[in-house]
Amino acid sequence: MKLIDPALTYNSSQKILVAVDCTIFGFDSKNLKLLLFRRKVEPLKGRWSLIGAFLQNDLSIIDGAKSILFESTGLKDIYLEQLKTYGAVDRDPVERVISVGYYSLIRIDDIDILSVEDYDAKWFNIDDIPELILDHGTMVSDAIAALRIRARHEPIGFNLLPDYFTLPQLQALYESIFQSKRDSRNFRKKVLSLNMLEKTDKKDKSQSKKGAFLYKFKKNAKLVKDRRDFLFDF
Amino acid sequence: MKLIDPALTYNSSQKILVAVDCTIFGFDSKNLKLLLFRRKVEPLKGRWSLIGAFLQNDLSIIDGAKSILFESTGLKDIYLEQLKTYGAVDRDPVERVISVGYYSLIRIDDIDILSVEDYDAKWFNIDDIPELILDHGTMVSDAIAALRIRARHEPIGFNLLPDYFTLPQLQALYESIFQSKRDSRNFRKKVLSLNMLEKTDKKDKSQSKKGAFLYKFKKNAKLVKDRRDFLFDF
DNA sequence: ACAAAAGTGTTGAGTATACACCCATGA
DNA sequence: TCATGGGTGTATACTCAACACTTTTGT
Repeated sequence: MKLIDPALTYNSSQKILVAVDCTIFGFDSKNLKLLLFRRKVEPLKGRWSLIGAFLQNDLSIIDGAKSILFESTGLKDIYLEQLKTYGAVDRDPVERVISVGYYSLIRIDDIDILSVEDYDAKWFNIDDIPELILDHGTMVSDAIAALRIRARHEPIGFNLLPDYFTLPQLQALYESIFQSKRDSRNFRKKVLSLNMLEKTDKKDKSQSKKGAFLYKFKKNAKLVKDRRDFLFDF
Repeated sequence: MKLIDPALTYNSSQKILVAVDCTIFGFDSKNLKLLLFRRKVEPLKGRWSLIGAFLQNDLSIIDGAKSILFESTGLKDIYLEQLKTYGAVDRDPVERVISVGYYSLIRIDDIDILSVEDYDAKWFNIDDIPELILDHGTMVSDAIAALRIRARHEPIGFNLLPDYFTLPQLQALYESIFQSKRDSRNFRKKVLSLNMLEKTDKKDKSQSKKGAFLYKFKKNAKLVKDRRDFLFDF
């Protein structure tokens, strides 16, 4: 059967259930984490899954994603990126559903604990994710891969940190995003050379007796984006 | 209204029309081009648009995209990437339609001209795109941006070239993808250092009297992907 | 012989990496 | 005073960017 066929127009085409599923990243000063939820409906009720919902006709997809995040965490205006749309015919055992995947970065301590507990949710380390329903495991792997790529090109890491943070915290964040160690001298040199951070005169003493200076992210930092220094950048 | 609500499950949720739209890139040895089609159905019949169709219930999204490409160009097994899903409530004037965008790279000379002419299609330079229906103009800008990013990380340019090509051709391709000139000495040095190309002893004399050596892409070329040399690569 | 495109090396600057010790503080 | 994490500098290797002339050959 031909798909491109003037006869197959609006009212002769099939409609499909559309879901929006959201991978929520957080950072607890040690590890990159994922917020997972126990599924509330049959089938597979009680199993771990991403948070999601069916998209209603009067909401744009992005607004659907924002609502889901707000309803599950109590947060607004958080970092949100569309990831990919998943459309295998049999990805849902009940009926055909396509799902638009998003990922978001939140500051763990901002989160509204009560609303999270309502939803029977839990933070998991990204290297210790339980089995997830449907293709949510794939979505999570894709989200982690997308986060890594984007974190190398844009300073999105700051969306995972509190307003004031220390350089050792920032380093731990990048180490846990990329799952590999950095040299602290080189790390500090590079980060500071980007002129995105503002040093304060306050210290955070929760991690050491000496204390580490707190920094904040300069919102209007202009980023040097015109470098062409990558692998296939002929 | 709450989206996340156990009462809002499969049979109580609204279904939505889902379209798949495809941005088709080609390269004619001089310029990066886009294949656009005259819309066959009302409303906006006859206006330029991407090629697309409504997704049927028994096809995965990617298979829908492949079918559309096959029906419009006669080509199978071509490079195809999911771009983004477009979901504004009023993006289609007739009724709610969400559209999954794809982009594909084809070898212009492979294309089945007859099937293209059936569809009333035309190649446009990417710096000279006409006004497109709906949000297809946005899709095209997004596709060009995505192509540029991906072309810097993976050797996808070869999907736009014939099996045998010259280095000046390859350089022209990258120049037209990025819309900026390269130094031929630096370009050749860098390309050849990647060990992805196999030189043949044949020459292409269509562009000059001297002729340029033909190369082919090594399919099993292992790419050095472990460099960490980018802007936010802390 | 000449026009037109193909092909070729070197140098300087900037950036990444490797590496080890002193500092400040609370217990 | 000592254990713990915070903070600092230098030398080497590498990669990018800038730059101009010679070669080939058909007409």
